[in-house]
Amino acid sequence: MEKQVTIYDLARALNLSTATISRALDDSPLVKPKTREKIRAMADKMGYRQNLIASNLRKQQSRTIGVLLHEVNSYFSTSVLAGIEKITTREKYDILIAHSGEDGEREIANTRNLFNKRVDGLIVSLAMSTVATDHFNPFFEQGIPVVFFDRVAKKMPCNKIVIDNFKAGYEATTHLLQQGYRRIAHITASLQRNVYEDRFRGYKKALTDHHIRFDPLLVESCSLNREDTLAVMHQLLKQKPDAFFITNDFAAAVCMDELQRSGIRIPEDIGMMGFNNDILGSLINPRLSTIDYPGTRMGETAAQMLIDKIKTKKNGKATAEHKSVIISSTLLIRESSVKKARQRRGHK
Amino acid sequence: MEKQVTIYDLARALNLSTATISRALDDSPLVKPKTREKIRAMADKMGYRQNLIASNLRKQQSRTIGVLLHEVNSYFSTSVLAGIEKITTREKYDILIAHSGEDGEREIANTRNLFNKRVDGLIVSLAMSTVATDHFNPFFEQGIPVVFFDRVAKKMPCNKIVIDNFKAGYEATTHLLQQGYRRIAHITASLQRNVYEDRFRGYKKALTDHHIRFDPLLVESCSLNREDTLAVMHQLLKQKPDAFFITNDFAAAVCMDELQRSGIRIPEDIGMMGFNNDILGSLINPRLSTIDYPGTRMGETAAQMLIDKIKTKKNGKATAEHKSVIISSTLLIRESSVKKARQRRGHK
DNA sequence: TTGAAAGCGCTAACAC
DNA sequence: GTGTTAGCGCTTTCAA
Repeated sequence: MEKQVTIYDLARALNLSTATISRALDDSPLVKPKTREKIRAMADKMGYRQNLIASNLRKQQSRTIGVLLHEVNSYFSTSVLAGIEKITTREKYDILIAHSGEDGEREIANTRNLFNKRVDGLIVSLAMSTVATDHFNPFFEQGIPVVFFDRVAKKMPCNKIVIDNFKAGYEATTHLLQQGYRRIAHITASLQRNVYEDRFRGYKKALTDHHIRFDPLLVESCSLNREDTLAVMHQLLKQKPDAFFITNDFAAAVCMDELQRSGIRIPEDIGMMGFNNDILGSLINPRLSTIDYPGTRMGETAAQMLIDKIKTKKNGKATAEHKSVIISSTLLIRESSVKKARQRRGHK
Repeated sequence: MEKQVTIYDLARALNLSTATISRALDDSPLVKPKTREKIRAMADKMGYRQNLIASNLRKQQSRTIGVLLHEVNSYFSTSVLAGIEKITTREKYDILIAHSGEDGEREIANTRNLFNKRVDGLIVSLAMSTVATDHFNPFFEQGIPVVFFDRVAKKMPCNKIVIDNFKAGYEATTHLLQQGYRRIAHITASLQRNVYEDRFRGYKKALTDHHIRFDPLLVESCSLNREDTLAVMHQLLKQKPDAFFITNDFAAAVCMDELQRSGIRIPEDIGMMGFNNDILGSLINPRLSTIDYPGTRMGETAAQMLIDKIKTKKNGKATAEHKSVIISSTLLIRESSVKKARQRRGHK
């Protein structure tokens, strides 16, 4: 391992001070253009690379943002990441991604770790099994900006980016009702999480608004993985539902597949409605109706909001305000929920 | 923003030296258990958190591994990441993920950035459009370990983790031939990349081994996104193929959907074979035959190999050896390529 | 078993 | 425009 070239080496080689070198490499207007050129040239020649660790120590910053996700293996998660990355790249921040695998304990460990890493800010979507939120206190106490997105803690006073899950759940259910479905089963996940609870409330409200009695037997909650989803689906089938509103496209696709393989026609016998607009839904037959969930925009908004907070904090202005941004989602009606005549593939 | 508690604060509070504090917090056997306890207690009480930036500067390491991916939005990528993460978490390394969006230019920029961040090692899968590989030279010159996986640079002398793409391509094609398909079209991507080239060679070899003349008109290469894939599929259709071997499951699903919607039956009229074993393939009808690609194991192996190299390097032993590991992949025969009687869903 | 002190590479306040 | 210098918070050698 060769020795790294430092600004001291450059200073010595050029008979200048490290201060000038540092300024030049930072494009400071304080240094004469000619000097700067000389320094740049020498830096190139000697193979100099800035040591960001030293720089960060000195500047008391990491120029790194922590991203705490519940999972990374969904289309939604990667969309959000893409959005975050777009902004952070532009603003020259790095991101440290930690995911909890839906486990509250791991979320706590990850939070601690990111804190120790001195991230300049944190973007979070809560794990399924998270209960308390004390593990974020160190951030609040140190005034390190935190932005929650999607799965947020309801009563926590801080910045949030969400969609209107209540409205989306309401619209999805209403659409199914308008298509003539009457016994709409709902597969959801932990009602501790705002997203699922709000959608569930939307579902109930839509039912009552259409004078349909809410039947608790038509609702099951599970982890949303393949196995669990199929188990609760079979459970719900005993209640003879004529439609499913499933809070996640992957789970909906799993159900559709299973139902179709047992001879049930979709949407004729059973209507199907997902949530999230995973690409998956556009590749199955019939195409899955869903709620379009703007992951990339959420990520962009969260990152921009966080970086703005970091910047204003640097300027000494403590911003105690806690903005909540609601990103608009839209009902995407495709084939799985529309009863009227439709061209089935393979039967031209 | 409150002031951070440092080891100086602890030293003052306990009338000890910073050296002792540092040792105690590092669980050094040099410090008396009693002293250690006292220090731990005080650290907790005062809310001390280690400043890893300072620690890293001093230790001349970052305890961070850079991961350079071509894309993150596939099941394969997230599997690899999961594998890498499993190992790095255990070994207490952080990972900095950068992706190039298949763009060679961005790959170069990301490589530079990770180098400046002083990552202790690098795990790489090349972008589609990468040509030269000079941008990795700084790592080689500094003796910073680099491990390539999946999309590797053939002639580059360094550690690699791959599957036997030639064999997989051969087996996939042979299977289609055994099912009676004769005009097998192949949709591939940049043949600059070993993975696609090797699969293509396997495809050709299988054909000639079965006394079928290789027809260049049956092969098209594209970016594998939806649009491009459909375009080349329609192009190939003019050659009246009776099967498709497509180098990626997503692209295969897109084609299947399009073909089926135009009334073509799969596998009866056209057989279909993908590559990668994306979950997607198990949720479409018919289920997609494919090559099972062990992403998680690849990630684990790459991470472990890299960390081993980092460790041996620390011990001063420069390891010039360049291991190549081949992870085994398996042919996964499902419905899309099997002509014999099969229960179509919806027709019990 | 503990302490003193040097220094990792950089930045920025202050001086010239 | 440029230089001097004092740290950022930690680890580690050497001495006690």
